[in-house]
Amino acid sequence: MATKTKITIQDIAEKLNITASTVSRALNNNPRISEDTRKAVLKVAKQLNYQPNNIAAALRNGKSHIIGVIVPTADRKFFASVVRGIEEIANKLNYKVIICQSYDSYEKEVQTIDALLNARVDGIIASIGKDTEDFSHYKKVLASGLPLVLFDRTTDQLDVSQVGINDYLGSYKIVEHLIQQGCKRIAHFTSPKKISIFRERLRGYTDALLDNGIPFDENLVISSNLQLEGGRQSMEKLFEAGDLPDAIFSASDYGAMGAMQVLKERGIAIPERVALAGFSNEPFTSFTDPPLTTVDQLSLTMGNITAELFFEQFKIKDKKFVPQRTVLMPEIIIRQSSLKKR
Amino acid sequence: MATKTKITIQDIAEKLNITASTVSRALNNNPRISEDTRKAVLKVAKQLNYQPNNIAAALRNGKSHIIGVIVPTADRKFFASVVRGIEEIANKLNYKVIICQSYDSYEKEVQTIDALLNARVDGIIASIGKDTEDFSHYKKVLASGLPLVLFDRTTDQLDVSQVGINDYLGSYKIVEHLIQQGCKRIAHFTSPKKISIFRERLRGYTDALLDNGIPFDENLVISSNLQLEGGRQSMEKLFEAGDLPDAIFSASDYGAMGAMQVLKERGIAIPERVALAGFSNEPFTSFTDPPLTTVDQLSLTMGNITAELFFEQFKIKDKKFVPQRTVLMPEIIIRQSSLKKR
DNA sequence: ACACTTTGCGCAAACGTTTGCATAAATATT
DNA sequence: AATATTTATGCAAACGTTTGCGCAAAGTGT
Repeated sequence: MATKTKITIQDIAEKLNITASTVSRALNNNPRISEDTRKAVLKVAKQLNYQPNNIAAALRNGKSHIIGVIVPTADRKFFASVVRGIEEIANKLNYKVIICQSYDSYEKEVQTIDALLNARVDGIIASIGKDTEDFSHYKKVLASGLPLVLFDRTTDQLDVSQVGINDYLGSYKIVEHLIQQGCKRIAHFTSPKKISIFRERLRGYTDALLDNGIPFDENLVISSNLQLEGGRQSMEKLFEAGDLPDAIFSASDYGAMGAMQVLKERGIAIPERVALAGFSNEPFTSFTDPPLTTVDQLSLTMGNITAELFFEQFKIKDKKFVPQRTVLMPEIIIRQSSLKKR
Repeated sequence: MATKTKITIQDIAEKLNITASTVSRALNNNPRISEDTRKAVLKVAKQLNYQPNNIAAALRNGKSHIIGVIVPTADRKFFASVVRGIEEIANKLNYKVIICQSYDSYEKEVQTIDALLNARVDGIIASIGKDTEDFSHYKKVLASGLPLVLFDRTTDQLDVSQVGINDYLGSYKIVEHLIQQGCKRIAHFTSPKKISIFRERLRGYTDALLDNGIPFDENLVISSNLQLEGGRQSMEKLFEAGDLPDAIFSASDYGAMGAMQVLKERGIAIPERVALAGFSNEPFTSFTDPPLTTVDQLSLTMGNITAELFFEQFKIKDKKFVPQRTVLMPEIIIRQSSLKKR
């Protein structure tokens, strides 16, 4: 027999001839309640199969114990892992997570923020959409006094805590690795998007070259959408230009994969003739042939840290909180696609 | 100047010298409100930057406009895509989604259900954990009168709507395909887990063989955890047994990948000497060399349909709802790993 | 001009908790 | 024994909406 009508603390109270206040306090372990009544309340609660109504509590307390997480898309491994990292921490602290996807659309991002605000989340964790250039919707969050933490896709225009990885150094280290392998003409696949991560990767590439006495050649920097097809096209362009480079560093694994396909189709040996490296450590990179050298972004860790930063800010509440920026050091994963020397 | 104190419909009402009821009705497009006041209310609402308090509304209405989704893990592409499919539909109908992960733990699954119940979600969509054998927590959901829909990992023990794919036929068709390619001794990698999807795939494999006059040989069925390492070990076992089969159908892509690695290390030609097929259409399968033949599970579609089923049930409300079972027909994706004939 | 319907809005209760204040009983202090 | 303190509980308001009911004003039909 299921309880047809939802049972409340009132029901418990009546059964015990006490008031709802006492029941509430008993359930919340308020010290001003005697052990006896607490026991009794707990017993009846179990017996009636009482389910607390968090909504009522949330209304009363002004806290929903829910935090909103905005990601461009949830079905990319990187974001899925970050979300998982966030959830690990949040659940431990008894918070639930609402995941929203912006699909990299500015419109959707704005709507989502409004929706989360209306849902009265206790704070927001977000990765900014690719096309977002105006940040007033995020400022609205801050204005409501809610904690906001950004990860991965960060910005200088918002004075909030952020955690990202050092794209510059990841890029720098991987190019340096290619140079150590004896590569002299290293091409770079990048994106025309003005998003900072690609600019940083380009900068790392450039600096690594210069620091090692290799001249920068703008003809070796190819722009595309960095998807598989973009990588293929970029590779074709390099062939058309003649004088094949001896290494390619793509700012995305998909781009590198496109290059690998074209190279293999043309019978070019990887890594002997052309070494290859990508960025992101997508799950597929360990399964390609040869396995692809790449940069791991520590997604799970990023999620953990982001959440920790969030809750830290959470605790401090009223006192003026000083936003913190955490920059993770990416790990380069060296696999056979770049190992010219054994 | 951000509005320091949250503004409510009361504030709007005062400013216009009307009551909160009128404001509420105006905002909800109640026809009993004149166009003039509606306009005025909307204007002031915008001007004051009013954010509706969904929690208050949820308390009053008994509807939170949030639905809970439970998946074993959010960072596997398949589940991430299903969730995305669910969200597409849900958001369209103005519902938000809370994603919870059970990590395939029974304990966690039970806790999660309780948490969602307390959060007063309007319904639950779930994929059952691997180890779950008792379903009383799900029955609790039904007892509270909340809609419940299951996907992928389904069960006969609950009388609810479910949507899955026809693992049997996916398996059957892919084995048939291998046979058409001329394979006569086809090995199968499976899991010892008692979870029905693997049983079904094994059944499809067996039936396809028998229907095509190929005797079933239990020595060709190898059990493992179906991860990469499991696939490698299973492959090694086949080598040890001598008399290599001419095809391998793994119930998971990772298992197939493990086999591919070992085969390549031993210089066995794929697909000429041994054809290979997996299951799930993991993202990496198109990037292996050779690309892996596999079965696509239509994850996005599954999410869409699950959500539609959910909301259908939602609408009907009180009338007795008859649970529906939808079985999607998986698509076999034929790639080079199984193409012996050109 | 009368009765009747429609239109537009206000009143007040309700949703289920939590909590400051009050109070009675029990205990401690002098 | 009288007063002060502690302990355990009750009272009632509050959180911000929504909505049934009621009522006056405006509109309709005869």
